[in-house]
Amino acid sequence: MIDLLQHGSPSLIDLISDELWRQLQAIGTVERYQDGQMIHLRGDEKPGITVVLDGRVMIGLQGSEGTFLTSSVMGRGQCFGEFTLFAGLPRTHDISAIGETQVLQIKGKPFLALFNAEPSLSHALLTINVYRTHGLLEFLDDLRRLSLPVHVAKFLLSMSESASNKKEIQCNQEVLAFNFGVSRISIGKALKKLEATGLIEVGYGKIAITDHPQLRRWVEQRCPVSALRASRVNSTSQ
Amino acid sequence: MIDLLQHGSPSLIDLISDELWRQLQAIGTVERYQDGQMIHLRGDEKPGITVVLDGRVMIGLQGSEGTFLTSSVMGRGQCFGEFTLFAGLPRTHDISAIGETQVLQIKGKPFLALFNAEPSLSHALLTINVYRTHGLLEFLDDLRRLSLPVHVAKFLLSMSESASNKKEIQCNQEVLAFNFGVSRISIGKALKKLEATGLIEVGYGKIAITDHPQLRRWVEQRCPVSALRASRVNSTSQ
DNA sequence: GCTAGAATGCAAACTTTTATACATTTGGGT
DNA sequence: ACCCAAATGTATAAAAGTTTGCATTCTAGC
Repeated sequence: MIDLLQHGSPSLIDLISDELWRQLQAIGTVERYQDGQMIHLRGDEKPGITVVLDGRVMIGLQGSEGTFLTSSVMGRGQCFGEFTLFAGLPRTHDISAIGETQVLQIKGKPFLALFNAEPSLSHALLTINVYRTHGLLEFLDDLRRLSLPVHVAKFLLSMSESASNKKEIQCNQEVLAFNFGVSRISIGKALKKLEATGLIEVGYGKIAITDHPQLRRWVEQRCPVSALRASRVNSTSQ
Repeated sequence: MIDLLQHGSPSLIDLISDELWRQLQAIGTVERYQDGQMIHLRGDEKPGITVVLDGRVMIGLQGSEGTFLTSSVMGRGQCFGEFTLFAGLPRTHDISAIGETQVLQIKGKPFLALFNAEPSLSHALLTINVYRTHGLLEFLDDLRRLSLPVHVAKFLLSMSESASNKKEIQCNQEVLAFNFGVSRISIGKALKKLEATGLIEVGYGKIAITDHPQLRRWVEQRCPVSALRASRVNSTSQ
């Protein structure tokens, strides 16, 4: 799934110990949602952290014309809501369930209590957020520096790393287009250009990377910055 | 000063107690740099946090053609380097001094020790980083949704809030252009358009907002999302 | 296997943005 | 007060991206 916030950033569950994860579950409540049901609305005042247990959630904004515009889709282990706790502001996005979804809802006060007592929790949260900041900054940089085909290629590489199937990325061109802020036609043209190099194959609702290392080299040659940045590594090192 | 990372996000010194700030100073070392001197190089392995004490630092990337492209400029109280600590990766940016500059350099190990002992420090760091993530996400959203004049107007409003002089923003069109990823000519046109409404005045290396509330209303009318998001508030609430 | 709906491909007219080049204006420094 | 480098304004051709409309292809579900 195409994503600006999630891609490259590790999941909360992966970052914390089993014991700490049990403690989090103890202070939270499990909630179930049906496909399309709203979990939070932009403007909600109640602070709290939410962790996706099962299914997926869509994070986005309701445009005034009635169209919903997605910013991110999160799956198991991903968390959100830090902004309500640490900035003390209402929800900035609408959040709804995709398919049958279960989330762990943790209220602000108990979460902060655990946060204050457990440095490993704050360490994990910080890790997630520096990855997000960094990923966004890099995307924005690329947006300014790279031509659309190169930027798309780089994004596909990065997506494929966090995908379940490294060879194939599940996404349609419409979604890709929105993420890059261009029209579907422009994305289509960029993909055609990439396909012409033989390094990817454009399918129906999916894109296959036929030659991963070669595509990486192709992108590196066209990046004004010296090299592609390292991808995620174990982040518990100090 | 135009900025994607800093604008809207609070400073570390403001977020922590005087006592904690003294402790940080105790475990760090003060370093002095002359104008243009490099503080960190992309690729540096040593993890650590840096806090600007005096002067300003420029965060950016050396393009392969020899041009330096700025991502952010930070002043007193701002900190950076979290990525080296919490992602365990080398520096992703080059950092150099603007004018005579003093920074507090804190090595990874002692910083993490204090981080683990002082929840208020992790709270502050998290606050800074959720603001950064949020600011970037919003900027990216606007990039996709708003026309250039509207986006520029919104950015100017947001800049003016964190500026010393609320009426006047010090920045030339070249820098603005790079931040938006467009040419200087496009920014010039967008500014002309805004000037034609009478809400701003374009000067030499500066832009004045003549009617703040009116400009805010003008932007709100052109935002597809219901309203401008709230600006920074005291972030120590839970 | 059919079929409907979703996704993609494509073409032409149009708008926007860019690059380039040059004129003009500004304001700090001497 | 003058000078000059920096910043801004403008014009034009070329490139890139958008819109619209429709044809084509794919695939899940019956």
